[in-house]
Amino acid sequence: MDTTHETRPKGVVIMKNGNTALPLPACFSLKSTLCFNLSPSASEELAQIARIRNFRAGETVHAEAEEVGFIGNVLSGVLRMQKTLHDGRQQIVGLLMPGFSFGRVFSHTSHLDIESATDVALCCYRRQSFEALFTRFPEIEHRMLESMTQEIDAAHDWMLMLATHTVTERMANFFLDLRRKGVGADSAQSERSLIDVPICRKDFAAYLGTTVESISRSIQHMSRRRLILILDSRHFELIDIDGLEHLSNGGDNYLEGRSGTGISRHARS
Amino acid sequence: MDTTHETRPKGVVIMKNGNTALPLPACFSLKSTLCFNLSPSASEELAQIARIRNFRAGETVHAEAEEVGFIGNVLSGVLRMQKTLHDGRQQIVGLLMPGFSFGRVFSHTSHLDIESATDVALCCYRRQSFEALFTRFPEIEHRMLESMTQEIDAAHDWMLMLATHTVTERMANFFLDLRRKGVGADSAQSERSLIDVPICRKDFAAYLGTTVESISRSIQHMSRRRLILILDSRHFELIDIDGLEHLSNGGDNYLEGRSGTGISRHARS
DNA sequence: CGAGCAATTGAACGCTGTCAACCCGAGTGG
DNA sequence: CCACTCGGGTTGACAGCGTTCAATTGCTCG
Repeated sequence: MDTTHETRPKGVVIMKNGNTALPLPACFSLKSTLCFNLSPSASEELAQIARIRNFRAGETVHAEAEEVGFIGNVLSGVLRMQKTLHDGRQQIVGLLMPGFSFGRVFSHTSHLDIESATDVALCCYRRQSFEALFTRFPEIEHRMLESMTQEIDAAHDWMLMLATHTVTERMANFFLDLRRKGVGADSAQSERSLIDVPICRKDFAAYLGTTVESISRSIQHMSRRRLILILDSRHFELIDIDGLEHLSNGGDNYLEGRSGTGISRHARS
Repeated sequence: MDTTHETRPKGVVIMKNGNTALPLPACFSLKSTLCFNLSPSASEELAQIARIRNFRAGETVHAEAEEVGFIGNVLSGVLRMQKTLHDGRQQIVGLLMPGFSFGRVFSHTSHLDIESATDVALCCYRRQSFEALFTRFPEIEHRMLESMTQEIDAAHDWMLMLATHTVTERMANFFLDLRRKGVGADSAQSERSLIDVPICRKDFAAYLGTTVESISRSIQHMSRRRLILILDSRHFELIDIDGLEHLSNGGDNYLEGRSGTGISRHARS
């Protein structure tokens, strides 16, 4: 595990605990599931063991089958969780946006790679130190449970997309996801529905479970249908949110109305 | 929530706690992640709040978007976790075999249906009672974390299969899974690799993310290739485990050796 | 015996994976 | 400044897996 720039977090948020002010790392102000809005005492203890770690794009944050050494929160940038097949193919099983956390507790070796898709800043806790807080601060363990619950739900949702939707439909869903929780979603971008795909075409394809060629074609298709506007290869404007929503939900065939000619995969009355 | 046959569990396993013998429900003897091999005191408390519930095939154990009321362990039979689309299509995101548990803690409403695929016996704990034990018995909450970790890993694994493998490959993987942890896997069946698909073709298709027609064709295909023997529509004998293993791992094209002509989806050197 | 459901089989079409060529910008070096 | 290379991305042609539609079989049940 490479230690690229491990630093004590500089206090960003000042929180009143009785009459003492204690500095908290920036992740405590994100609506992260792990450390947002914990009790003052728990926040303080967590801040004690927090370390900021920076990675450049393309680095390995955690290798497959390696013992998980720490819990991490994404402060900025995007991580990709991926699995690699014997023949070298890679599948991305999840993207970690700012505010999301990763890592396993109780010495479980995870079977997935975590790599930085962009330059990334993380707020990390060593696993043992983190677990040690569970007994005194059950709320932290509860947060962990909630975080994992979210991860399970997200996995199930994406599983559904992979199994029942076409590439274009999955892409529509992904774009809408990016609009909601993507990098810079809380900036002025979201007003005009400008999205910034934080990954290259290869990763894009690995996430959607398809190929770069199909990605290209789907983008062109959505552009021709006036659903999106192509700014450049990584930036788009969503100009028909309803249409995209509709597309991501079930394709072209509604339950009632708008007799589309498109087909959705293995529909059966 | 229908209360079909809720009973106090009859003691099956007798455990020595000091000099008192306490009866535990049967699930405590399964290698379940939740209640197997807990400390005697924790086991005793858990047994206090355990209730056995029985469902017939096809009943709804937990409806989508409904507040989760209890934690459950599968004692016998099979549950299917499924999600339903607007147009009525269903996707099975997981099968719960004996020894596996389900349910959410901390008042999280799960977005999936849980229905019994066969007649089922469950060992259930009311959510509030279960959570109340966390403070006094952290080991129970830890088990919960481990169980959820397993669920996440399983979801990621299946996601990988859906995204990168053909229907036949997914089926090979599913058959091997059934051999390992399927119903009756610890009986004499496993010696001869007889497997018992506990779900109908429709569910089979919904699990593999395909159609009943493709299921049929894939089964016939595997039979012609001498990988399996068709006993009847739900019972098969795996006669070439290595071949199935190979098929489920990456399809017909190895990295080296055995120059197969088959193609696997979006392989790229 | 007919209705109804589960499952299989056949045929045709289409989404998409594969292969190949091309475009383009960045970096490099003469 | 230009030629070259290289990687990322796009476009086109083609084939194949798998969905869809349709027909058939076998079985259960009333």
